Amino acid sequence: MGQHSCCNQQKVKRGLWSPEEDEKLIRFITTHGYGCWSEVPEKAGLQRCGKSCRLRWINYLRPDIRRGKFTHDEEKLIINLHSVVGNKWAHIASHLPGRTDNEIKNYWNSWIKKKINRKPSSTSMMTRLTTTSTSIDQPHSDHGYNPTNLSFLNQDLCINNIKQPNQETVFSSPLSSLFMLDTSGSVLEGHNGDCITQTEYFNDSMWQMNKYQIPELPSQVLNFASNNSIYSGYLPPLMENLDGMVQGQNCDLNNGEGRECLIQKQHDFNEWVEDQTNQQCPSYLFWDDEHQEVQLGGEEIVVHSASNIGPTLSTYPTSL
DNA sequence: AAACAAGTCAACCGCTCGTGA
DNA sequence: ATCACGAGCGGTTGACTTGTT
Repeated sequence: MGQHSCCNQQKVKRGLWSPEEDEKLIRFITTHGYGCWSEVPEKAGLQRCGKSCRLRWINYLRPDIRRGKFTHDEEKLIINLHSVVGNKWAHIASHLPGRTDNEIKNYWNSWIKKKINRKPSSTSMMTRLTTTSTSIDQPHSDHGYNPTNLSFLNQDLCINNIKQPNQETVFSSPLSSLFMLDTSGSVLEGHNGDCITQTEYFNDSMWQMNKYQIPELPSQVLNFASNNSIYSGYLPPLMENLDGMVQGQNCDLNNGEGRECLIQKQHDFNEWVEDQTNQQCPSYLFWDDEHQEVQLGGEEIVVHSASNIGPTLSTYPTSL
């Protein structure tokens, strides 16, 4: 399975493309178009399989390919899109004209590798909850954002300037299940001017709303958070599912007022996302769903629990 | 200058999905 | 309904480049 008939041929060449091969492919595609890729190699006089030709064209030879470093805006867009769709590179690429899924994927992977390799700091620990069983590269959900099966959404919030433009709006959303814990207590003390403090975050109304989506959040996790001066932040809801999210809450999308409410939320969230994605966040905390334990910067913190923390959520990169 | 490590990126592999017979 | 096939996607590999010691 997976192996195309055209790729079974003994004579097909593999490896890097020579300039001559590129030229042949470009000449053929520009004059004939590609139609059926499996027929391209033969017609173009190439000893490659159609799949290889397709890949070469799409990822490298296409005239509208944009090469070079990603711009700041592109990076931000990738981050935001990835937070929404996960590793759907083709989907992300479709929002970045001239960029290929392969390029974005490579970029992301090398970027993430850096993050993973970065040693956690003892004085400044950001927290990320996720299931290690599915790794940080998993999308938030296989089925999109369904508030009922989301429990945690990992996102690194920066220690400095954790400024939430509109807490009321934010926490009134069912997607307030998007949730994280932050262990940066010691740092916070010095920088909490703009931050939500632990107390503020865990006040009743906010916490009730989180509970709405995280009914089984293990108390051990909360205790851990409390004992370690953890406060939590949260990730803004996802724009593309906002309709579903706000409907039935305090926005009725069937009327103009509800629509206005939605637009306002989107505006707030967009601002917030933009703000957060500009920040630097140093390390992560992992929730290991399989072993039911929290891992902080590689250090295991046992949380005895039979929680029902839901499916994995994805990464939210920390800095640009 | 040489050796090694780390990073980058093109290409391949294996899989799923859509479509048509 | 089933099968075969091609297209497309995401994960992974490995060659090459760059940085560091």
